[in-house]
Amino acid sequence: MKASDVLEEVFAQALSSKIFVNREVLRPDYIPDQLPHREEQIAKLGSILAPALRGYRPSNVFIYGLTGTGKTAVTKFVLKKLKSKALELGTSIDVCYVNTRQDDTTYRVIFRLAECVGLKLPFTGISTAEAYRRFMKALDSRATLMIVVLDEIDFLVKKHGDELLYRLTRANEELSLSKISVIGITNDLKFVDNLDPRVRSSLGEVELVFPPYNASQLEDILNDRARLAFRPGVVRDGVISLCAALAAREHGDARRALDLLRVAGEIAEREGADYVGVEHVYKARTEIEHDRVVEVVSSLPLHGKLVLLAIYNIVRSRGKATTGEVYAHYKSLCTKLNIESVTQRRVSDIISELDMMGIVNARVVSRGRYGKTRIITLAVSEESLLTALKEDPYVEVLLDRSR
DNA sequence: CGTCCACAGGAATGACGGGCGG
DNA sequence: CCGCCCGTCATTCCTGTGGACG
Repeated sequence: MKASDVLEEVFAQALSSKIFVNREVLRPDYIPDQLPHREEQIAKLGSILAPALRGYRPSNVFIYGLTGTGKTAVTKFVLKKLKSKALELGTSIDVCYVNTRQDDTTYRVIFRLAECVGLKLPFTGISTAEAYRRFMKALDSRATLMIVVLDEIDFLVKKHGDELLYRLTRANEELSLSKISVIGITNDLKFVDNLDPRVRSSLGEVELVFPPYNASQLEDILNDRARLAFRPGVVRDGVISLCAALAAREHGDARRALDLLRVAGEIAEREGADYVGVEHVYKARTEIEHDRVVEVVSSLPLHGKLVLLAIYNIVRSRGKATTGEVYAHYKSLCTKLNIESVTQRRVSDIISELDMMGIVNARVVSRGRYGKTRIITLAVSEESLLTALKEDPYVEVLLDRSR
């Protein structure tokens, strides 16, 4: 899109909307100029990377913290500043940011890295090893310092192992004119444990931890953004603090807080209101949850949905369910559909998976003489679950019959 | 106070489909 | 393009266990 088109759109939106001036600043990928309560991390990352300005290779950095704690924002922010400073000083630094959830194969990561040093690799046709070789050659001939950011690095490693990581952290031995530093970002704290110890030690030359935000810190963040996003005066009292409080309950996730605020604004706009009130925030919360449930459930395999339906039916009549009850009910559902059922062992795992996805709560309890089981309750609203389940044709059949 | 229920959940293994490397 | 490998879903067999009941 051309710059003038972008502007045109922003103007059109600002003129038409009674609520927003610029809703983009509430999106998760927006990098603000101010990052409240991350001064410490900014300073630390800055000091780690500063040697780059004098042409020295900075230490590799390993960054971890839960989702929505500002890891990506801080990293992008610092690197942007670093790059412009380098430009000022006449030094060259190549920065390459790769999100390995999006580019989730070794080849695609190398493809991106090559792009950053001005090398265009074919989409397909050459082996990963060859791609790597060409990238290294191009990088070295450029005589530069490259800083590679691998975001959500756990995805790449879980799918394809730490091979690439290992090579990148040791790449300096192969390079004579260029140098390379790696910044790895993850929100999986256990991830570090199943890394090759050699990779761990070289990538973790320096580690940076991002603690979760508390409610009042989230409020500061939201206030900053709300000022840019909304027309003056449309956000009612208590809206910001409610968003902050709700997100603080979810391990201080700033992304969640911003989502709540943005969706609340969108709902207000859809309703034709000229303000954003706390009621819009509550609606936003249910809408976000609803969307999440629909998304998660729709991607579930058939037996997962059937187990979930069994849980739903039992919970609706009894309030809670046990593994045995669920399995019996699930089997009867399979009989009705005339399909084969899986074993109880498997159902047990499916229940664990549903628990981890936050669709149900499953707590292991011992009922003494009456054995040990899981007590299962729903973690989401019945309505969301029902609409999500209805989308599956098989489940649809079962629901119609029970009418 | 020992039993024994009703499962939890680990380990080994297999079918199957899709994607990678050569 | 083809074989191979890997992730996913599933089975089989198994050992482990908190606490009410007798």
